[in-house]
Amino acid sequence: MSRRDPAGRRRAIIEAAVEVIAENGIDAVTHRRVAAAAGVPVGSTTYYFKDLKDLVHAALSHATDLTVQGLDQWSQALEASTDPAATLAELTGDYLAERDRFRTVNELYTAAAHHPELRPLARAWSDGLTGLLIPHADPHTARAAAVFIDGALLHALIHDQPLDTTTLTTALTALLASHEPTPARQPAKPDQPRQGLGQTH
Amino acid sequence: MSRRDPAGRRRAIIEAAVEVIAENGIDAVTHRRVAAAAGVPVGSTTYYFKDLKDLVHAALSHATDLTVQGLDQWSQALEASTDPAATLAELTGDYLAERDRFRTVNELYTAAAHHPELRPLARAWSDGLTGLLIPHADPHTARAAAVFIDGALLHALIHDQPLDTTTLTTALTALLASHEPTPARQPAKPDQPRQGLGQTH
Amino acid sequence: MSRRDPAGRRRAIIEAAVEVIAENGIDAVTHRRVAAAAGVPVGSTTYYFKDLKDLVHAALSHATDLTVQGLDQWSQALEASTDPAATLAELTGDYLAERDRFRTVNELYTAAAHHPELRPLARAWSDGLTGLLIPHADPHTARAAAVFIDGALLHALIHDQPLDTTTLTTALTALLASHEPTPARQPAKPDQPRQGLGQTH
Amino acid sequence: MSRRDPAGRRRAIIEAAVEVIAENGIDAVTHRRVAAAAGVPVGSTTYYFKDLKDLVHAALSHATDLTVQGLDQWSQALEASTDPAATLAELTGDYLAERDRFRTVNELYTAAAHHPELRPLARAWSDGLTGLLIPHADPHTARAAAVFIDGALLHALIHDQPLDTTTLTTALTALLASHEPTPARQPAKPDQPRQGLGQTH
DNA sequence: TATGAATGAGTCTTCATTCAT
DNA sequence: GATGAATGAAGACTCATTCAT
Repeated sequence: MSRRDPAGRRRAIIEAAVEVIAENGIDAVTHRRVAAAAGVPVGSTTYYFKDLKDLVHAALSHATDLTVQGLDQWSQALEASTDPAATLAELTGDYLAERDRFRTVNELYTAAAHHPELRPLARAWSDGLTGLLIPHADPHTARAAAVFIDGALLHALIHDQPLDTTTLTTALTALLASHEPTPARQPAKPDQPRQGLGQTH
Repeated sequence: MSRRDPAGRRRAIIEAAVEVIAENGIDAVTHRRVAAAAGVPVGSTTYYFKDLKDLVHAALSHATDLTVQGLDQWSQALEASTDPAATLAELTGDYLAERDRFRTVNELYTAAAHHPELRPLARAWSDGLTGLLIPHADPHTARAAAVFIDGALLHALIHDQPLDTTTLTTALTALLASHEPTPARQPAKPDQPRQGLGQTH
Repeated sequence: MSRRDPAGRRRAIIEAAVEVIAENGIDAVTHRRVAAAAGVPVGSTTYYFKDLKDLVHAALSHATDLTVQGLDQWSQALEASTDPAATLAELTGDYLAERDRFRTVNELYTAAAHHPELRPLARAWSDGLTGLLIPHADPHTARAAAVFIDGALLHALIHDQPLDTTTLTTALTALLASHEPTPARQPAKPDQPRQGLGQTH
Repeated sequence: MSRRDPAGRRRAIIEAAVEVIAENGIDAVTHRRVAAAAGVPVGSTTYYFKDLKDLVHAALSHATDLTVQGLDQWSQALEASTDPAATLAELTGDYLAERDRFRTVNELYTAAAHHPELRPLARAWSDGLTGLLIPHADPHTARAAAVFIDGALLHALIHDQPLDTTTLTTALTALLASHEPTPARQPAKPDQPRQGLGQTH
């Protein structure tokens, strides 16, 4: 991040932008604010990114990468777990404790609502999470669990306390236990197609 | 919205602001844009609202009112239903079909993340929904269902299609059927509705 | 041009812009420079013109109006003259003595080369002049004389002295005396079509 | 334009600058744009030219050289012609068909209006042309013809079509046939070519 | 009461130029 | 010799807000 270190400087700017997004929202991202946060002159932020849009995209992309990388650990933890639902609830609880992380994810979601070009990025988290659960549930169930976790994100956003572990565990247990339609109870539809994630594409 | 009708003019401005929020996000709200959308002179927007913040707050408040008022219908429908989970899924599906409505809710959520004074407003929807479900489930379960529905909102935001009714129904059924992991303490509500899957379509 | 005089203020800005164009060229027109020349704050120049392009267009349009209005006098003088060519030469000489005027015309020509939307404006002078001469010469001859006068403009631009009256008179006399094809010498083509100004459209 | 060829690289930059001038005007010349057009790194444009002004000057100078060199052919063609006016009209027509060429000349003219140091360059074309005609007409007449041709340049700039050959021929014939209003002083050149209209097409 | 006029602050962006490597 | 990095200056434009009328 010092002089003559292009890669480092670029990264410093991106990280500063991520910080601003988490703290103040995407629309608070200005060249000046990011430059100040990164400790570089304003000119640098326009030198490394052709556009403010470009800078924001890079920042969101970086944050998404980190978040999605974190899913590897979820995957391993679930693999090793004897009670996936409880483990998932725990992981979710940890995730919701990182305000900056999930705030950034939500900013991305909101921005994606108005800017379709951000949607693939926005889907990375929710689809990644869904995919992660596939080994432990059928696709629709996995999706439902991921949706619930995103709901918990919104909940944490507007309440001072995130959802408690108990509620998370109970809900996720119930969701993961569901299958649709329940084969045992409705043997008439024994092997329904499992064509992946539905609306995900 | 015509001259000589202060109240109507004020309302026209608020509604225009809600429109702008739904379509372009909270940060796209400017006096000029709202005035243009409402078909009133720019001066009006500063005359009726001391501040832009004030105007935005009024708009979000108005939108929240409408949304919360809609919950009455949910309440009645659930009351009359023999399969609350299925009914809830159906209501949710209808809600997710109104892009402007749920987009506005999400804008409010996101703004509330950075502006605590908006949180009470933001909680109106999720708390109202939770309260609504109390007659049909224990508080934690009700909360979990409301959380799931908010998750479905995020899902709809970034996918071209909202979650399908089947997934909604399955998930909500599972959630409502769940109960706190200490069932011994709540034997008083033994017969919550558990009528199976009851697909509506 | 004082406070609270919208029309006057707008005009002051336009006139300042014309001044800047004449003195420094179209590309020297900036909000700041014009504001300084007009003695108004920068904000005013953006308040009255949505765009810098808009401001430049207004300025060029204003200058063209003035110039074209001047053609009325040319018309009357030619009408009253017993020697149109000499009179035209004299008028041209006067015109070339007004540096600001013809410089502005030339700036318009040059800008029109890159910006087609300015061409109608640019043609106003040359077409107006051509039309003016129609009573005194056939259309092609009139056009040729107008073209010559524009050439004299360029000449004046890059020489310290404009073309002397003698050269102007001689040339314009020769041009106006020409007719094409000379009916007397080529009686075979006596009444060639006179469909207006040719490429002017 | 390849590495290890300083002279070629310098020329490539100059030619790219000429291109930019012809297409977008002198004020569109920036280091970045020229570098992009030339396919060289931005640094090169500052390495080979101390200044942007320097680069522009070099480009205009280069373009003027080419244009003036082209006058040799005009000279030869006129020498060989039995009808100089018609030949001149034809040459002018060809010249006006090269948009890039005459646009560049005009850019130079316009720039020269504001930057006296460019005037010698600007005069090269018009003076060269005048000199060229001296063998075929007295100096004032030659000047008048050159002036007319520059007028035709302006005409072409703002109309979609350049002046037609007929108009050019008629006008140039008339001009070259003219002589100072004091014919008594120049009986020495009694038999300038006056072969009539001699249309080339 | 209502509104068009007015403006200073703040933002994005482009760019000439300098300089370390 | 050559060039990518770096930055401060300058310009277009938007806007919230104030205010005269």
